Amino acid sequence: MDRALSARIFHLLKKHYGVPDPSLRYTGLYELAVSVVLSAQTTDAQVNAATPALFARYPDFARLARARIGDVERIIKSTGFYHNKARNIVALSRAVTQRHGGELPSAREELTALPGIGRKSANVILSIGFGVPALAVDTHVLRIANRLGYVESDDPLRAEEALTSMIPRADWTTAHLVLITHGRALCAARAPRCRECPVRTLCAYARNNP
DNA sequence: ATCCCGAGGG
DNA sequence: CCCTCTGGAT
Repeated sequence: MDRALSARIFHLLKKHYGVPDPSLRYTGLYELAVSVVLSAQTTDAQVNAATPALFARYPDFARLARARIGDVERIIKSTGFYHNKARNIVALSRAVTQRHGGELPSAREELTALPGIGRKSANVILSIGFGVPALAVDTHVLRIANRLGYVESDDPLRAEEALTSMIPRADWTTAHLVLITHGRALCAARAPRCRECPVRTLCAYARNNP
């Protein structure tokens, strides 16, 4: 992969998809942070279905910090991994209220130190929440980075390094959103629709899938 | 490397 | 039925 090819790919993808809005429904950093933790290994639709009840009952970090785990579990059950996620978002809320005075921190090291937030979630919060350039690599981005030839690795950090070295910093957030959208619309894990793909002529994977 | 763990699609 | 979904902690 070289920068010229990378630029052509993203030009075509942006022309096809536009600049997508984040698909998680949230208002403010509290809801974004909680939604991102809940989004692990589940679809945004599942998260968006559960969060209205959650945020109605616990409207901020301070309220969620005092929640009973069992109550939270019942509300978020449909998102999967609900024992872990319930514990994480309550512990996260306690950490933000106690350690950070109720304000979500904007440094990656402070974010990843919070319960339930690893590098991918921190990058989503940085880029979408704070407007800080970051390229979050989730399952879609990792798969597409491999198919397009940015990397040959199952390590998300490798993919992040490859993508950020090829894509201008100002486009990292857009690249993340475009690749997510592409992964859902056409470049699916199971039955990718290479026929209809705007970058099929630039993709080795598409060429091998007639 | 392994566990967590529900729901939708093919 | 098996695979996949905006991963993280141990």
